[in-house]
Amino acid sequence: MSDPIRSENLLYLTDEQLRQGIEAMYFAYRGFTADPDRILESLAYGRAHHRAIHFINRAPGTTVTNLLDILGVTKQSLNRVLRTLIEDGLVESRVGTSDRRERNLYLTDDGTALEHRLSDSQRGRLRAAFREAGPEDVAGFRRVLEAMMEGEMKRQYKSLRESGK
Amino acid sequence: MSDPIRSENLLYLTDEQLRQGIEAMYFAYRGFTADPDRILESLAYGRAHHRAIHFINRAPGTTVTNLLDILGVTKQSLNRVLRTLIEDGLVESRVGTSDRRERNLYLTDDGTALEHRLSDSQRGRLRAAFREAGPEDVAGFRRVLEAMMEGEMKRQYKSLRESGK
DNA sequence: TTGGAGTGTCAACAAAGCTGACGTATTGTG
DNA sequence: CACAATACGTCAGCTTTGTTGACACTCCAA
Repeated sequence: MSDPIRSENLLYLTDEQLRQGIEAMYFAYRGFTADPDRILESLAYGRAHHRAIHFINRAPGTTVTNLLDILGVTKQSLNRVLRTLIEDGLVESRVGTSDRRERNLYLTDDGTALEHRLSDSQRGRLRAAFREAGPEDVAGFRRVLEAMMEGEMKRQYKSLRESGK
Repeated sequence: MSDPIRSENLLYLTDEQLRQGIEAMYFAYRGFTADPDRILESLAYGRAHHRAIHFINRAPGTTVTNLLDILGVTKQSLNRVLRTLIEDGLVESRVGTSDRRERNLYLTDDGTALEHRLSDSQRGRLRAAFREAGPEDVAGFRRVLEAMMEGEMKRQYKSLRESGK
């Protein structure tokens, strides 16, 4: 009270504000995944398939190990998902040219088509939210999310962002 | 180009910007859950237990049905989690006073203690992120997240926010 | 050339979601 | 009062997606 500037600056850091932030993340993440989930469900796929497809599309030719680093799961878990995608003809796995231990992963035409369906639905919701909020809010949204990531994840995120032209 | 105002306003809505928003949500949510997950793992609990504890603490005396609405899972799934929490003495289930078919749920002292451990760790990360970003960014973050929620979830969120004093 | 490190696969198991069916206690209504 | 509806719990069984353990293929360097 004796220092209005300081108290004003810290108002957004009260426990109540933080708890509202926690609940906002929880409910928003559910909205964020709802649309793709509906599409995936009709195809007998899950969120894990979506994530694999997203990042293979994002970095075509990526290796299994690289994908493991990004997704943060065990290779056995990823392998099961990858196997069904390969069997279904959505992903192609080519033996590495320089190091034949590696497998380079690519989306087939069918895989690319599904990726578009999924990301269109997710982008649609995000676009509506961004439009409703406006550019200033979107910039703040991005900065807070980036500050929330763990070190290694933040590195991955920035590296992907730069490769994205 | 012929309309600088319009193009400036829409720059943040390009597909590339939206894709970065999608990846930001993905990586940030992992950071968001990382700290509580570490605590829960050491106790043989999972995220489902955390969610139940959070919302029981948030609305003490809530009924099972109300919790089902908020969490959006089936009662069989919630029941499994609730049963272990009651057996372990973290949650108390009292027969309703006005309607004795209902069960009112409360955290015990042990349950409250765990809730504090969990939310302290999560608030710690959020506080750091909020402080790093600043009040303007936090406001934008909150507005974008709210715009991203589905209708029913947004209603739940707002109702909880108002009850939070 | 051979042994260790890196990469990927198979098998089996656990957590936590789901559906369907059913039992019990309680409430409210015709 | 009789009976349908509601709230809650539980059993059985299935799915997705995570885990660990064991193992095979490939590469590279001693």
